[in-house]
Amino acid sequence: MSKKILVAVAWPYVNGDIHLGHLAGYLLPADIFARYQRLCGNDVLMVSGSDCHGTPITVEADKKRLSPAEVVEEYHQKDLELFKAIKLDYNLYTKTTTENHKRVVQEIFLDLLKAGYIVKDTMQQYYSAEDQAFLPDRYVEGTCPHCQAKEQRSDQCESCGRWLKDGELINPYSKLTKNKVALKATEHYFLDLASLVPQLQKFVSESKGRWRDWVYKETDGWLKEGLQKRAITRDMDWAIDLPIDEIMKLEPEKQLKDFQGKKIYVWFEAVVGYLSAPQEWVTLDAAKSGIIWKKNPGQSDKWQNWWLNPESEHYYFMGQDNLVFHTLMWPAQLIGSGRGYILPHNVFVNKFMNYDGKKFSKSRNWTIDSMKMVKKYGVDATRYYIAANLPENKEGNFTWEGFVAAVNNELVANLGNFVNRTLKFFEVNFYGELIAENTARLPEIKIESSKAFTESGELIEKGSFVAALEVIMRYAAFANKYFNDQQIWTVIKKDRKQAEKIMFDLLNIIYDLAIIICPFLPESATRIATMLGICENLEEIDRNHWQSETLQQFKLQQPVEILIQKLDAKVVLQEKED
RNA sequence: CGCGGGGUGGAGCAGUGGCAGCUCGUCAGGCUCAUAACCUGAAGGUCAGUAGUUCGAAUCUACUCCCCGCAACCA
Repeated sequence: MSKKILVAVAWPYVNGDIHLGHLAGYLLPADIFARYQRLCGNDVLMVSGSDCHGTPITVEADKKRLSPAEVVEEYHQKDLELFKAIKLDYNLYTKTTTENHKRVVQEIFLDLLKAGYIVKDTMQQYYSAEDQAFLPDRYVEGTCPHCQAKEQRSDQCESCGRWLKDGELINPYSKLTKNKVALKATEHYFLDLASLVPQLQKFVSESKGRWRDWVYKETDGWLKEGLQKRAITRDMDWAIDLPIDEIMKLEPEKQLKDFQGKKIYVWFEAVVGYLSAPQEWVTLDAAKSGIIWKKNPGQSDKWQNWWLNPESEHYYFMGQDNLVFHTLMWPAQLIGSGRGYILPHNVFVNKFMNYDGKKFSKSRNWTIDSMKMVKKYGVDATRYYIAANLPENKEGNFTWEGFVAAVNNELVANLGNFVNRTLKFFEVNFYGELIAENTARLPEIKIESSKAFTESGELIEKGSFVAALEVIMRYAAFANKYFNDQQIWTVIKKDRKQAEKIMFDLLNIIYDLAIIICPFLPESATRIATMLGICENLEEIDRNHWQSETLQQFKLQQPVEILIQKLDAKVVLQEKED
């Protein structure tokens, strides 16, 4: 039965490079999950894109003396290249600056406004008369009223540690232009989360047991604390317009007094991408260049099959900073729209991945260039180490020592070596060709193989990717043991028939492995398939079940080559110097 | 007392009431088909601390100590 699965990957913010933390947090897990679901035969739609609006973009643009659109384009292109290099298999990777996205955002805004879930309120914001602009708190500095320290942020004094209330800061000024700022009343739209609490409570309690326990608890904690209304408009330029014409057709109490400079707040709008991207996807075709676009064979071309189909399941992937936006805010938006959109089935939130014990930080130059890493050490080596250390329940830690050890001692020594020793033996002693007479696999191997598929599949479905990878590696270890115990190198000298039987099982284990590692290590999977002539590109293989298949004949298509290169510790540890 | 997470052999983790497990590393032995890879065996933990509940606690309760995330327009 083919299920419609939406793999909704958080939209990376394009004011900086994507680093390993992003990959570990949500990008790689989403890809593993999507690849797995496709191999199961499900109709998977994996979408995401660049999150392009908001103050941090304009700040970065000012810094680089570029327009916001240019900054967005620069990082968007870089991200696309990285995703291709590390083999993230999106159906669509777009941007929040498209007309389509704007249309869908405005549509859901109007739905919520009409339904009464969007309300108006007035708040105090720092305003610079000279710049004619409102400023976010973090761009306002001044003197602390408690300890008189200068150059303190308007929200907290780092000198005495005290929190400051609006208006307490003495002589506030703009950090950007140094111009004077003052509090000024400004009217905004707010999402009235409080009035959606009953529906949210129902949604969250139904998700208990399915979501990771800590994700449920954290969300439940927010609900218990009580949800406040949350501003969904800002005074700024680089954002999506309000549908003012449509709003003016509504009753006056739904209209702002002054729409001048009011735009949609980025948090409200970026998540709508999950809904807008599938709508964009169905209108595109393969000829479109400059974006990642892909349609799988036999895939539905109706976005409604994912969004309005009660049988469809939606899986979200994000870092922990995004948790409530996906467990509460976005569901609130979907429920409030009243259109019957499908709510998240599971929300796979990861903690952060540290680098040598410290948070990745662009400003402190504490980061790893993922692109360089992939090019230098290979996609699968990189993917393996990240996947084996995903911060699913607690923070993870990236170290170069760990990278070398994991790749050399686990990936190369176990999986890589098994494939290599088997194929080499096949090449030398069987001239790379085998047609099995007896087509049954050894029962003990069938059991192990089936266990590996079943267990890893169950773990992937509930988001335990680290554990799933462990199951897979244990199957590879079993394979090594089998090779060892059978002593095929001795048997072949006395009993060729028996050696053929052993080789038949060994080769089928390799076929199993190619399939089962594909979600994690797509490049290696394809190389195995190519060497053995199973298919051209294993990533495109048409399967509809996560189980073992038995092939009757094998023929090497090319000389056997090393599957995964061993890393040179000396070279890798050099990275620490940079 | 803001919300939430974590502290388990050298490293990274699993384990929510019943003899403490996994991967890697270490040590010893075996094999030689293989990328000095593979296989077997061993050593190594008073499960942060204290008090309690229980026939029985890493697992439940209370308190203490340490680390971390969110709480601020960093979406």
